[in-house]
Formats: sequence, C-alpha cells, structure tokens
Amino acid sequence: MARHAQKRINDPEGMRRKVLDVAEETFQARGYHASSLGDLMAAAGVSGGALHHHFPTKKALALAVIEERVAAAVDETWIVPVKAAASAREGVRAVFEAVTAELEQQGFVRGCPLNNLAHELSLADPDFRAALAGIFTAWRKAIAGKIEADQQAGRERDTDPQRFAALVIATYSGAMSMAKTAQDAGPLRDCLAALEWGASQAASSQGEPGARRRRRVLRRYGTL
Amino acid sequence: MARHAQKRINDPEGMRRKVLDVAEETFQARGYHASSLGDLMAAAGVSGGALHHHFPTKKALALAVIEERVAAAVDETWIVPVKAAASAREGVRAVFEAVTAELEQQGFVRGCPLNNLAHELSLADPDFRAALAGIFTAWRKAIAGKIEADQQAGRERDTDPQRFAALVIATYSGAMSMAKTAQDAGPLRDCLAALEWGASQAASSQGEPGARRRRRVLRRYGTL
DNA sequence: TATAAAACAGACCGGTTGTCCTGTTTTGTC
DNA sequence: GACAAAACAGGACAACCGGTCTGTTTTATA
Repeated sequence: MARHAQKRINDPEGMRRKVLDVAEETFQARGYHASSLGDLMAAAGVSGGALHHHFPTKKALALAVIEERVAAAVDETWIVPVKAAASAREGVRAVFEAVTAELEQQGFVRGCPLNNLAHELSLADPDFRAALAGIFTAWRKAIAGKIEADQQAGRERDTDPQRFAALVIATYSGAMSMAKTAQDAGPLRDCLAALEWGASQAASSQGEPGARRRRRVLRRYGTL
Repeated sequence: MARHAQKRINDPEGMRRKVLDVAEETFQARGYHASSLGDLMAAAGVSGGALHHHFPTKKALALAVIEERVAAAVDETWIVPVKAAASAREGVRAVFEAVTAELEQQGFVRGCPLNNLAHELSLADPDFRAALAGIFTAWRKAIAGKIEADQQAGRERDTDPQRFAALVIATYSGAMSMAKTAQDAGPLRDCLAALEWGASQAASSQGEPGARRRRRVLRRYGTL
C-alpha cells in the first residue's frame, strides 16, 4: 500500500559502518545517554529500519562502538606505538607528546573515548563494564609487557611492570580528564614533565610506520 | 477546588537539603542524564512543585550539587587533610591509602564524583564546565601550595609545585577510573606504589581531627 | 528466472521526560 | 489578626525516547 519514494542503494557493511562512524563521534562528543537514536539517524542519513536492522538496540550499538572502535583506537594510538618504540618509557613519552601536540593544535579537548564511556557506562550495565574493562586490561598488558621486554634486554632495572603500566594509564587518563574539564592541554604536559623520565626531546616521530593512521584517529577523536 | 490530602510540614532548607542529598547520591550512582527528576522526587519523597520551587530546572539542581556537595567533598577528603599533613607527599599518600582502604572495605567502586560529573557534563554546558573546572583548580592549588610550604620549610627540594599537583590529581583520577571500571581497588594501590615515595607505612591515621567526617563522606560516596 | 533471505523504508506506539501552571498552605511582618 | 510572600501539592502537557511492526526493495543462490 505504502509507496516508497526514496531510492534504495543496498550497501551492506557500508551503512553499518556509517552508523558506527556517527555513533562513535556522537558518543564521544555528547555521551551515550545524551545521544538519541533520532540524532544518530539524522546525522547518518539512515532510516529507523536500517538502524534497527544492524543494531537491534541502542545498547547493542554502543557495545559495537566500544568493541570495534574504542578498542581499535586504543590499539592504534597506544598499544602499537608503545610496542614499536625503542623502550616502554620512550614509547609512552612519545604517545603523550603526540597526543598533547594534537590537542594543542585542535584547540579543544573532547577527552579519551575509553574513559568517557567508562565513566558513564561502567556502573550502568555489566556488559558495558566487561567490554570496557577488557580494553583497559589489554592496554595495561601491552605496557607491562614492554617493560618486561626492556628488562630482559637490560634496558630497565627493577621497575614493577604492572605498577608502571597502571601509573602510566592512570596518569594519562586523569590528565586527559583534567584537560577536558579545563579545555586546555596543560595538564598533559605537566604530567609528562612530572614523570621526569630523563629523556629530553627525542626524535619528533613523524616518519615511522603507522603514524599516518594514528594521526587520523587522533584527529577524528578531537583527541583520544 | 482541589483538596490537598497530604499534611504539610514546611521545613525550609530541610527539604532543599533532602533533595540535594538524594540528587548527590543518584548522580553519583547513575549519572546526570540517567537520573530522572521523577526518580529523585520519589527517592526524596518530594512533590514536583517543591522540587521546582527550590530548583527551577534540572540543570540548576546539578549545579547546586556540584557547587555545594562535590566541592565540599573534595575539600573534606583532599584539601583539608593535605593541608593538615606533615608534608605534601605524606598527605597525598595518606589520602590515597585512606580512600583505597575504604574502597576495599566496601567491595565496590562508584568512582570519584568530581570526575564522574566532569566527564559527563564538561562538554554539555559551559556553566557545568566552569563549576567543575573551579573545583579542579582549587584541588590543584591546595596541593601545589603545600609543596611550596614544604620547600620554604626545607622539606622539599626542587619539585615543581604545579606539575606535582597535576600528577597527583591525574594519577588519582585515572586510577579511580580504572578501579571503577574494574570494580577493584587494585589500580589505586598500584599507582601509589608506583609513585615510589620512600615512606613505608607511616601512622595509620585514625585519631587526628576531621577523620570522622571524612570517613562519613567517603562512605556516602561509595568512595570519592 | 524463481525464490528465499537479507537489507532497508517509514509509520506507529506506549511510556517517559522536563517543565509549567494553578491552587493551597504555611510563615513572617506589621 | 490582616496580608503579602514564601513553601509547598499535584496535575497537565507537549516533546521526545527507544523499540516494534509492516511492507518494499535488493541481493544471493540455484
């Protein structure tokens, strides 16, 4: 009975991707609860039927964002660079500096997507919490593992890997939280300086592999 | 025309306080957007008219919670104890330990109320952001000031006060974020240990003034 | 090309949200 | 005790929310 006026371009995976793109950005900018499905539909140019087809519920959509996007962002901006660095400390320092620089260039701070969602959703739902906790664990494991590798290579002495990793992640997360509230990257710089790891300004990494993709992620996030 | 069945007990300031109590706890447990005014009214046993009388909008209520409660909580749990401590480092260590102990005793982590609200509301509204940023600034100023006092008294060498304060707050905030997501106080302990400030276990502070009130606040929060 | 399944479109609905409004009761002041 | 102002009670309401439902179009398979 009803006539469908709009032309149809079945683009499997393409439409799903578009929804995820919009959801990722909207959740990052406004949070989960403040983002309505209507907003997402409008921003993505997607009908309610399409959205519901790919993501039966809002929760399912958020879960997909967490597992497919947030996890990937942490991987690209933190895990990969740290693993590829000369040492754990140097890798951490480089990421800190890269993020800070990107922040200052953009002029605003949206915060770390992982922490943003973690604060809002960890207590709201066990599934959310589990997914988010898994990302934190992987993050921490990567840094701790790098320290252990450094130790076996004689580059690090008796630093406790787990504690070191916790300190790095906590400091970064908290500094980003302060920066978001102040809308100023200062806390990031201050914290990196306060960690006082010798190292002056090493190579201003820009040529090594993966840097391009990482910068793209950073920019999309208004900073991780 | 309409008959009012319920007895009226005009309790100026008392009803306002009750609403703030409930709002403070509910915002802490479920966040701002996930807490409806209906929930608050029911939990506080307050009519819509009463709520609207004291707080014209939901935003006004949240602003009051931030300015009157969250700020006070940071003051009681952090600023006062640190200022009263023998040194900045010792004060920070004591607060870290007190909070961690309370967390472990309670068995669950609701996170830091300041950071919880900061993440959800900093980008949502300039007024929210300003109020939250002010608390962060006061917090940081208190710690930095203590370091400066230590330096003038010869207890601290060339530590940068602002950077030190930023590191402490960031580490604490981030560790609490990790702890909330993991529902485990471990990250707090790990971070305190990783900060490796000599100090073994000093006096397990319980007798000094203000401790009672501080513990009450901590308990109410399911930890700051 | 027949056909089942997947990929969409778009209307629809019950419930909830924040806010407003009207009216009643209490309180303070002279 | 008169009276204005503050402190409430409680309903009303329009907007919106997330989810469902029916139906149409495309794609895959054979």
